Amino acid sequence: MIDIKLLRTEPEKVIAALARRKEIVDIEGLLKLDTKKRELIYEAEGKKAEQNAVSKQIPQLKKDGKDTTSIFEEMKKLSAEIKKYDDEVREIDVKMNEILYTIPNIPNAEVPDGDTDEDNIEVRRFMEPTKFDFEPLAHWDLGKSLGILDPETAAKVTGARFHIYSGLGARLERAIINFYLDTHTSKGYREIFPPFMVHRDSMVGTGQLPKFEEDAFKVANTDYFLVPTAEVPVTNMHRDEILDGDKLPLKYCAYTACFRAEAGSAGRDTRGLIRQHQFNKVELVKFSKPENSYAELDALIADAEAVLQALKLPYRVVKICIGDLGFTAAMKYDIEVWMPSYNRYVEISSCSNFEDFQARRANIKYKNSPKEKAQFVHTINGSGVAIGRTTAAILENFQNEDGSITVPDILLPYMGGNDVIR
RNA sequence: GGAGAGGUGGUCGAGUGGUCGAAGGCGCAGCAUUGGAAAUGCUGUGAGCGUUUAUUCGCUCCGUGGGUUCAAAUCCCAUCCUCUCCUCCA
Repeated sequence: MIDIKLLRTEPEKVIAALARRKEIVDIEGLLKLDTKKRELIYEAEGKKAEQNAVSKQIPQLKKDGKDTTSIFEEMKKLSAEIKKYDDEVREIDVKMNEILYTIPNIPNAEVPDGDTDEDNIEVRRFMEPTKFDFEPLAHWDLGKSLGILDPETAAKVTGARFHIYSGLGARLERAIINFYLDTHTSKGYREIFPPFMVHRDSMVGTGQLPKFEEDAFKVANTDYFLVPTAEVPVTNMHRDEILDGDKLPLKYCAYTACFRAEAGSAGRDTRGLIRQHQFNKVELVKFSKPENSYAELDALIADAEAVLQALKLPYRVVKICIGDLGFTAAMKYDIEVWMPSYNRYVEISSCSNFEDFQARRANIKYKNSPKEKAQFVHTINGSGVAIGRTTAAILENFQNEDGSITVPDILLPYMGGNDVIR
């Protein structure tokens, strides 16, 4: 949610920022509604003040045995007028929110220009793309021949874009989850195991709704949605709260399965683990003071990178350009892992600073001392990192000529003595 | 799923139609007291919006949403959540 005050005072700034996103919003119409609303509130408040003043005198008048009939008659009229004003204000509020909730975040000025993901800027690399002295296989072929990935049976049980992991495949997925959680908790992230369903307010709070309802799975006969990311339940833990400034930054990590309808992605990445309706992810979430949020973003990216470094997976970090920047982000970096089957880097983590965009929607504030005025926190989050894509990357980057997979050293304690999957 | 009780400020808790944003306790902050501290005393202590900037005045908020009334924390309806008992169950 953008700041309506910023819209009032510097509309041209907002328009220019949104223009970078190629978003055209009827700011003028919005401001007209805002002006009208404020006029109505001003009128209503005057009448309410009158109503309150008269009401205050009534007990005394009654005590004195005065006749209040004529006063009540007038007050009845006043009451009806107030109601009319309140109704109008409510109507305008609904209209304004319809617009406000669909306006994307103001991008940070540092976000580079560009139209698509091809215009993202590479910031750094870890290792070089894996070289093979044989023809490497894709993870879906490896998974099939090893008997550890089984999309066909998943399709039989559920449908397309689901996977069954079997045997050491399931074990590997679980090992990665545990390794990630252990690593992040050792760095001060508090581990959270949240619900995998959330209600509508939470989805609105973090920005998935109302604009992207077709991307979410709604649970029939309820108002619940399957979580598209742990960001939603974890960020909303503090909805409508004023946090203690001394306790910031709050750092959380959480494993959840993630559910995405993948609307508009039909036919893309149909093979393997890359684009599924359900996938596992460990998410990192921070609540920070505004002045520290970009340092916290950098630190969060470093924490996400650390697990890939420990696994010895080649990756690069890219700074996301304006055309590829998500709806809610002010600034975003992706971590992309080397995927031999794609012969390119593939996103495995997305790390964003939302500044106060989510905090405004979810009403999350902080103050340093009791006397201070509460102000919005900044929220930062990123995958730390996606599990399914990690599994895919391990299968592909650590494959041997005979089709076996060498398990990365760091995962051995989690693999029950299996150092090779064959 | 059935029966009942309840949701009030950071917290506990009073308040069943009017002068209630709301007693009191705890907590917290400031001041006094002290060599320092404890204890004690005094004062203060929610959020948002508008206005003013003299820390002014006004409005809204007692789970949420509607209603009744001149007037609602208080009455009515719906809804969510919590607790107790029963039923069912991993």
